[in-house]
Formats: sequence, C-alpha cells, structure tokens
Amino acid sequence: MRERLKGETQRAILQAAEEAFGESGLTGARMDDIAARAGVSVGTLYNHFEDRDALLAELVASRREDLLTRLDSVLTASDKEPFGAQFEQFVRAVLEHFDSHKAFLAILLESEHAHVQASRSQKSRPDAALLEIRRRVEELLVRGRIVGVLRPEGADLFPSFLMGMLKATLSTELSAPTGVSLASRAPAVVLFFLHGAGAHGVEA
Amino acid sequence: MRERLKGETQRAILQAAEEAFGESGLTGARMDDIAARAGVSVGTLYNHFEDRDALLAELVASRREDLLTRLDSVLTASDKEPFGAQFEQFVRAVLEHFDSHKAFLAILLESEHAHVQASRSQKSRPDAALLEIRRRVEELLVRGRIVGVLRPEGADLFPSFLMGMLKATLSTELSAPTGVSLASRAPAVVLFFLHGAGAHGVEA
Amino acid sequence: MRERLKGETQRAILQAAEEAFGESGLTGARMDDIAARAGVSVGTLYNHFEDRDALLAELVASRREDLLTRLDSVLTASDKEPFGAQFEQFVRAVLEHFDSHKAFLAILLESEHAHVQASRSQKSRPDAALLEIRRRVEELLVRGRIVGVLRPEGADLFPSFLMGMLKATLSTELSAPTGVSLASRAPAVVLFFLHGAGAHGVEA
Amino acid sequence: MRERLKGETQRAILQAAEEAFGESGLTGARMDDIAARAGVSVGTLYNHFEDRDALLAELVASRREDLLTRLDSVLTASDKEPFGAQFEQFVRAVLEHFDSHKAFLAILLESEHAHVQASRSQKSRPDAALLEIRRRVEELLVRGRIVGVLRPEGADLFPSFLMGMLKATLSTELSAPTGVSLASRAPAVVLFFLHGAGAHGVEA
DNA sequence: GATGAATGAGGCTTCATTCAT
DNA sequence: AATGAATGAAGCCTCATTCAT
Repeated sequence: MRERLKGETQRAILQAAEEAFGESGLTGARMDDIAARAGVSVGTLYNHFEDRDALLAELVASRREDLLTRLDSVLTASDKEPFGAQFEQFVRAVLEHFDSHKAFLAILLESEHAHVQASRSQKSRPDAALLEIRRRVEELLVRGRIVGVLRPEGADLFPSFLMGMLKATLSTELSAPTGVSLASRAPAVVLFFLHGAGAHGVEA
Repeated sequence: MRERLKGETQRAILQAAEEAFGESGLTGARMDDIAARAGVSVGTLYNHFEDRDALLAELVASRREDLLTRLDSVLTASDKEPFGAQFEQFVRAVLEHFDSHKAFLAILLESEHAHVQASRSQKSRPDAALLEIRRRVEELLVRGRIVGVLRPEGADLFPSFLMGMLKATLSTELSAPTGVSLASRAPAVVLFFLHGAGAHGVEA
Repeated sequence: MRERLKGETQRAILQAAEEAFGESGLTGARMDDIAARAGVSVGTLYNHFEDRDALLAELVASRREDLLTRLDSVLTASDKEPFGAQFEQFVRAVLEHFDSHKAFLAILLESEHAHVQASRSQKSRPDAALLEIRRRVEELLVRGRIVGVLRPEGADLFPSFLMGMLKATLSTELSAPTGVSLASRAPAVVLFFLHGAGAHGVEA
Repeated sequence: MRERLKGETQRAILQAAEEAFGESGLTGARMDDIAARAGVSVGTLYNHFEDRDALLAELVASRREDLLTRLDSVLTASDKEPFGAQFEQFVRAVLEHFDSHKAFLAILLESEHAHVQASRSQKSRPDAALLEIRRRVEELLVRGRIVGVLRPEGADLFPSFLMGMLKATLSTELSAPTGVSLASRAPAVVLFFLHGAGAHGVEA
C-alpha cells in the first residue's frame, strides 16, 4: 500500500508539472512551484525524478504515451473504413487530445525548435511527441495516396501542411479562446485538407 | 526609436541579439553573449536599451518593420493583378523573409504563446510580428472571398490554416534542413491552399 | 553501548560505516550509502544510533577499543623484556592495526584537526583514537628514558616524532600502495627512531 | 587602474578563502562565508573563479608557489654549504612557512588522502603542495647520502619519515598551541633526523 | 559614451532526519 | 524493530542590472 501512495505522489507531481510547465513555459517553470502545486516538498520531487530535466522528460513521455495509444487504436479500429472516415477520426483524436492538454501542448509547440537552443540540458527532447504524431500522419497520408484519395503531386509537403493546420487550430484557440472544442473543428480541417479554400465545386 | 537605429553600434547590437536569440532562444540568450557578439561591453547594451526586454522588443520591432514594409509594398504593387497572382506573391514574400531570418523566426514561433507564460517580463510582445502578418493574411483572404476565388464556408478558419502552413514550411526546414529556399515552395503552398490535397481534378 | 555491539545488525552497520567513511571521507559518507552497504534501510540506522555523529563516534570507539586492547596487552606482555624489544613489539602492533584498517585510518588522519573545523557537529572526536595511541607512546618513551635507552635532551618532541613516523608509514602506503605489510617495516621504524638517518656507526 | 583593483579583489578573495578553508575545512567552507570575509558578494567570487573547486585549486597553487620559491632559493643559496647546514636551513624554511600558514596547512594535511574520497570534484588536488615538498626532500636526502652524511640502509623510508616529522611538528602545535615558533624547532628536528632518540653519543 | 567588475535575488539540488505504516 | 517516502534547511551557481572610472 506504500506502493500505491508512491504511485499517487508520482502522478500528482506529473500533474503539477504539466500545469506549471504549461503556465510558465519550458524554462520558466520552477521546481518550487511544481512541488507546491503537487502538495509536496521540493525534496520529494527529487525522490521521484533525477532532476528537472528527467521530470520534464518523464512528463512528456507519459503524455505522449497517452496520445499515441489513442491514435494507434483509432488507426487500427478504422483500418477497414474508407480513407475519408479514418482520416477524420484521426484528426478528431488529435484535436481531442489537444482539448485535454492545451496548456501543456502550448509548451510543446514552444519547444519544437528547442534543439536550436542551448537550454538547460540535452536530456529531454519534448518535441519527440510531435515527431511521433507526424510519423502517424505520414503513414496515414501514404494510405490516402495509395487508395487514390490524395494526389501524388506535392505529396511530400502534405504531412507538414497537415501538422501545421493542426497546430494552427490549437494555436488559434490558445491566442483567442472561444470555448468551442477543437474536436468540433475536425470536419473543417478535413474538408480544407482535401479540397483547399478554393470556390470550385466543393459540394461536388 | 527610429533615429536611434541610425547608430552603427545600435545596428551591431541588434544584429548580435538576433543571432544570440536565434541560437539560444528567448530565455536562453544572455546579455553577456550579445555584448560579446556585438563587440561591445554589457554596459554599452544598457546605454542603448533600457533593459533586456527593451532590447528584444526593439529587435522584434525592427525586423517586423522590414517584413511589413515588404509585405505592404507587395500587396500594393499587385493590387490590380488577379487574386491568384497577388496571393502567390504575398506567400513568396513571406517565405523569402523566412529565408533570410530563419534562426530569429524560430524564436518568434517559440514565443508565440509567450503570453501564456509568466516569462521574464510582460513588456515585450515578440509575437506581434506574427499578428501583423496574420492581419495582412486576413485582409488578403477577404479580398479572395469577395472576388469569388475563395469559398465563404469555413472561411473564418482559413487565415489560421494559411498561417499554420507558412509556419510549417519554416518549421520543417528548421528541423530537417534541405538547403532549398523556402520561397521556391510558394507555388506548392498556393496550390494546396486553393485546392487541398485531394485527387479531384486540380487542373480542372 | 557495550551490549549494543552484540547485535548482528549493529555490527553490520558499523562495518558498513567503516567502509563508507573510509571511501568517502568524514564529511562525504552518506547515511543512504551506509544503509545500503549494511543491507538495511536508513530508518534502521536511526533505530540503532542517535544520529550520524553518534554512529561515527560509536564506530571510532569500537575500533579504538580493538587497538587499545591490543596495545595494552602487548605492553603488559612485554613489560619484563628489554626496552628495545618492547618498543619494537609496540610499533609492530600499531602497524598491524594500520594494516587491517587502512581506509578507516585514512579518515582518522583526515580528521585529526577536525576541532579546527566547524564541521557538522562537535559531538564526535574521532581523533581520540590517535590521542590514546599517543598516550601509550608517551608512557613507553618515558620508560625508555628511565632505562637509559633514550636520551633526555629534546625528549618532549619524541612522542610527536614517533607518531609522525607511524602516520607517515601509513600515509606513504595509502598514496603509493606497495602491497608490503606495514608491520614488516617495524624494524626500520625502530632503527630510525633510535639512531636516525646519520651514517655514524649505527651498528656500533 | 581597474586592473589594480581587480588584482586587489582577487587577492582579498584568496586571503578570505585561506581563512575560511583553514577554519571550516575543505568541505566545510562556504562560498557565502568566503565572500563575506573578502568583503564582496558571492557573484564576485564567480567573476574571478570558475567555481568552488577552481578557487580552492588557485588558492593552493598560489600558496604552494610561495613555499616552493622559498624552498628552492634556500636550496640554491646553500648549495655550497655542508649538508648539515643546508639541511637545517631547508627544515627551517619549511617550518617558517608552516608558521605563517598554519590554518591553511591544517586543511592540506586533512586533504592529503582526498583521492580516497569521492569529494565534490576531482579538479583540485590540494595535496600536490605536499608532493612538491616531498620531491625537494627526496633530492636533498639523496645529496646527503652521496656526501656520506646519511646512511644508505633503509634510505628509501627517510623522506617519508622526515615528512612525517615535519607534519607532526605542525600537528602538535595545532593540537596544543604553545606559541613557540615552529621554526625554532628546526635544530631539534635535524638532530633527531640525523641521530634519532637513542642515548648513544649524540654529542660525539 | 564606453567599460566591466560588483551585485544579489533567485533557481536547482543534496542529504540528514522524521514518522506513519 | 524495520521500512523508505517525505521533509526542508542549506549550499552552489547564474545572470540581468548598476555605477564608478
């Protein structure tokens, strides 16, 4: 039962860290603050994690795990469906995850080019989560091309564009919160991705 | 603020700051480092700028100025051209600016959600540059809708999507440099924006 | 304090502490490390000893006990022998003890001037062991003077010199281990102590 | 003249460090304390020295320099004198240095086996000073053997014994201060080293 | 103006000790 | 009596900012 307590503490710390990093940024979050939010003392943080970087790395890994598990199950479950349906479900799954982890994802976006920085350490690669999403996006789009729903010309840029659109969806909400769930925008994202913004027979 | 920029030292400091912020990030760049790069002492930095934030703000303002001047002249010059041509020139202008200021723009992207953070100060709003781009994007897209090239349904999301695509274009290059100029991707961006990735008679 | 040592756990802890203090130094040894070496938890350390200092004090007391018992029995047993023989046996006994407890004695030497420091506490006086040795040395040398083997001039410095030579013997071995037992150097120490390094008819 | 000030500060810091390390020991001395004694702030310590270890290393190097310069000039100056005279002057020079740097030397002795510890770092080897003294001792004693003043039997242990005696002289004074200068004990050290404690015609 | 040494608040981390299980 | 997670005071180090020269 001490085990359970330990697990609880660890979870509380990760939760607190998610809030703190989300609010204060990758470099701005302070260990003291995380400890206070988790209702423990600083020392306890270090009983569970090697150092600040290890804590951040673990946090990112844990949240990434959640998302990837989700995405993979969506991809698997909809594997027999037509591409359009699978695609929309995938987009929706990503946006739903964004809905639940807005603040934290903001810092992931912030850190996307962290390798450019000589930040506090090299250990953590928070942007790995985005890379994993991108990998799924690439696989999915390959399938779309194979089944003939996506055109082959310029297809190498499609993953980036879709990632950009997804990030922009989150980004816009973060800058100007509307309260509307991001997931509800999935159809609009899909529609735009497939047909663009041109006024040429979308309805066809 | 305008005439100050006349000074050679000023310019050198801003140039040094652009490099330092680009390499070390918004919170990582150090005044010592900037001074060293500019070939002056720290004290001199403070003779020219109130504090770190003012220096950053001035830097952003200066670079933004360049971009906006450029964008506005493109928009004005192509005002009589068909929407498609004007749109492509606009996109190209943005990407060309990205080409010349990659490192610095990386930190702009990084800071896009800085207001979420309780960063070192509130004074500087580095993301204002992106907001200004976005404003032009919005105006441009309104024109596209008016002339009937863009569809009205879902049009409120188009500016975000375009911004996302532009950022993704930069972002991809930063993560995996190809050496190809971003500007050369302008047509692909335009094509995707207008028609999407779908295989439904783009040429039609 | 005496019967406590009966406990197996006690003994294990003291043994672990001897290793830890020997390896990491008086201030460097950590309670966690001692516990781990002893195969118990930190809590257990505190069930057996008031605090870190008490543990160290007990350790030193225990080891000192061993040495002094040995020295006293040597002194008693050789009380009827000529001074030279007794002296050599004494020196040999000290060096044999050094042989079995090198690492720990290194930290005793380290701590010899601990009273100069405002170290972690005042409670423990680890150097008391050395003081006890010195007391025996003094007694022994007084006898040597009485029986006429040692000269009276400058005799007040002899105890220090002998202590210094004994420590130097250990010290040299610690810095540059030869594998030769310290005890085997006893005759050389005695010879030097009695006759010095001069080339003036030692054998005479 | 700013140069001069900088030099002054550095000297003041080293002086303060000597006191602090002398009083509180190698691991006990605190950067705050050193700063306070030097009349500067912590930050200033770090403007002059990389970190705590570098400060300590510099301190030791500086003091070692003083001593070695002294010893070498004594050795050179007395090179033509008979061995006995040169030897006594050497011993006196060492003891005089001990007189002026008691507290600091105490910590050097303390640290002599620091390599046994996994102390705060590996950078500083404070005991190098003692090694340098020992090297001079060895050279000097070789000369003594060559000129026939020292016997060859057991000569390999003589340097250690002499070092031990010198340290013991300091050590005794530290434990039980008499106020008498260590240098005044030089003749007694020399006499003992050459003739030992035996009552066999020292006067011869 | 330029200089750069000094400042000191603020952040990270360690580790002896406690105490509920 | 043993356990080991939690505690938090204390120490090291960083870096934006100041100011005497």
